[in-house]
Amino acid sequence: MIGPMATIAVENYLKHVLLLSTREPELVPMGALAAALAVTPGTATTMVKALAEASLLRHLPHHGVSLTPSGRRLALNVLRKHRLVETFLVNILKMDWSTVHREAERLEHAISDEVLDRLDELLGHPQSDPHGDPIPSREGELRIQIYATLSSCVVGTSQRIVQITDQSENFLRFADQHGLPPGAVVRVTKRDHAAGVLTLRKPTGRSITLSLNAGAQISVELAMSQVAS
Amino acid sequence: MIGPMATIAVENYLKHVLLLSTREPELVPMGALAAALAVTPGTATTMVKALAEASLLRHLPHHGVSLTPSGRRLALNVLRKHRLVETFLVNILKMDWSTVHREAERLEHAISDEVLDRLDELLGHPQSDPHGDPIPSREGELRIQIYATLSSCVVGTSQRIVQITDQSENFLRFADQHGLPPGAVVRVTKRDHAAGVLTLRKPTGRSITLSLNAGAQISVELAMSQVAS
DNA sequence: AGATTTATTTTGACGACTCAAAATAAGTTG
DNA sequence: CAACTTATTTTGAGTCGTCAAAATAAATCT
Repeated sequence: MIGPMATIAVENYLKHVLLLSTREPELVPMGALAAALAVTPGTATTMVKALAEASLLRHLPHHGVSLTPSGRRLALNVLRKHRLVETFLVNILKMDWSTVHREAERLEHAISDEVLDRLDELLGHPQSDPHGDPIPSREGELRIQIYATLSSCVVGTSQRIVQITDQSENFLRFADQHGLPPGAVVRVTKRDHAAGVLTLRKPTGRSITLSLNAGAQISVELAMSQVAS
Repeated sequence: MIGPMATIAVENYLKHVLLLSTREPELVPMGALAAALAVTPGTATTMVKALAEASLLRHLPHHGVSLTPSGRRLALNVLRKHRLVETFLVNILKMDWSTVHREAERLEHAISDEVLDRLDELLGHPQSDPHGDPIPSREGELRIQIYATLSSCVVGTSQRIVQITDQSENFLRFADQHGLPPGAVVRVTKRDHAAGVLTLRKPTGRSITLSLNAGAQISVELAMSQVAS
């Protein structure tokens, strides 16, 4: 019931299953998948059954889905396209890193593997995209690291932002406007769990206060050497 | 029956009507359109009626179709995307100019106007694509020139290739392998209408013989100054 | 003009993807 | 554990773009 060549919808289903199963171990619940795809639950069920039929997904009815090896291979290829395209749009076309997601969402289904390779070369085989997300290798390896976040890291130490987890247009614009792209170095100066806020200071001396929830969306690692924002 | 945002199919129909109506004056016949889109005549009729309903096309039943102003605007935008993408693939990604058509066929529907503008800038606002076809301007102007061809130009004079009309994979590869891309300078040394062949000589001294039919697919203009191939 | 060929349109059907709403299973709570 | 809430699956229907084949109009040719 599903042909040999992947349609845009198929690629999107697989990509989102991959995305949702990186953190949560295995079994992506239907609800989460449907929400990620902006589709009603019933639609997701129908589609998932077809994808399971085509051995791209495993479907445990009433419990969730996981990728088969071939599904995973396909999903990683799409994700690689997405992230390399994003990198291209920011690095070469100088587009705003907070707008770029939507563009890549369409382009990831239109570029061939050949173009993908050349793009990768042109960009110098980057390891991560402008949001700090790792780019799957040509061979389908995706190094996932568990990072601390602004809400969980040690107070007082210099931290380098490596990843913005919430990639909604709004949040990315917020991060952009406050000078918090991946690569920026900050220090959490105060964290108040009762009030639910934390304060951080940039090397420039500027202070920013944000909620713990927001802070949890920004991954960091210990900054060994200072790097200008 | 057709929404406000153009689907891939809609864009393709309009683009091909535009392409087919540049040479032939007005009224594109259904058969030609269906063939260009690799679709059965019945399908083309159905789709054309919907596009006429949406005021993107004018449909004179049993006679043919032509673009309305808004249809033309849309078609030109798609064509601009197609040709700028082709230029990008050849000039920046260094892809083979004879392979690039197929890639652009998918990308033209995936890139936004914003990306289009940046691409145009990156490429230095080129006037024509790697095959020599003119790139419509941002404002929707498409300068069409009538060129002589290798089959019709004056024998003995230096001519610069400006355009390959037949863009099938095969013919482009042929042109490529014989060193006949747009820009190359050649001289027709002999033309034999009885035998249906012509002979041309490159500045390097190399001679090539091809059919008059093939020659009619290669547009040329008088070469004022010699340019290395 | 009448008959035949050729181009176009209709008709009925299908595949991929989607929704809304009813049915059902799983999980939770008193 | 029985009642209730929440998540998932079914069912019936719709859209978009397509095809094959029958019906019809236009063009061509004696």
